Amino acid sequence: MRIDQNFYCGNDVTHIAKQLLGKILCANIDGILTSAYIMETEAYSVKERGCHAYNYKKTNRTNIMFQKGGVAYVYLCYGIHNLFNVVTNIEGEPEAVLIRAVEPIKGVESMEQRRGSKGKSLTSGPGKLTSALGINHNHNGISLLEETIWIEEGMKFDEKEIVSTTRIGIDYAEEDALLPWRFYIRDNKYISKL
DNA sequence: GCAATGATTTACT
DNA sequence: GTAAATCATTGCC
Repeated sequence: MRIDQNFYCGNDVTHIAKQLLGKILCANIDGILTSAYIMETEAYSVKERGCHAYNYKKTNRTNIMFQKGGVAYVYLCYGIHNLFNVVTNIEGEPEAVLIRAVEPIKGVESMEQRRGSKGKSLTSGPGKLTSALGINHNHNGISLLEETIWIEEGMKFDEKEIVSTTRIGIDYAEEDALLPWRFYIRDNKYISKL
């Protein structure tokens, strides 16, 4: 069952980030259908420095996040890695959830082929899972209600199975780097770091 | 037009 | 654990 747009338009990005855990990320790219459970997310808000659109800074890159929730924001980092975000909140309030790790369900062989590796290194990181699912910057700005990339209802997790902690790789954000806005499923093999 | 810069990954000490 | 690689995109000149 696909998630409707109302889900993405909430004004509490951390709540949405937690809700996304256990849901199924599906992609139909290059004629190949792949799907995976979302196991790790991070929240990004306009109010903190970790976000590209911090303080409503509007550029060609962050335009996407100013849209209404329910679109994909794919950002190319370090010139190599595609990072997949889900834009949330209403138009004009840039917030997004970064998908950091997933657990493969369907199309595993295609993922292995795309990644050139297998096992837990397949999707245990934001740059890897996009590669595995076939997501690239061409998908920047597409709607999650279309037939290319979407999210379905998945597993439900108990609150106590969800771990919240500080985010990774944004040390430059100073005190905002301490916000416990990274969420993952306790004891899951596919999270990006221990 | 061009220099600066990472929401990471991978390999190495 | 730490460090270097790496290159498309961004933002400023």
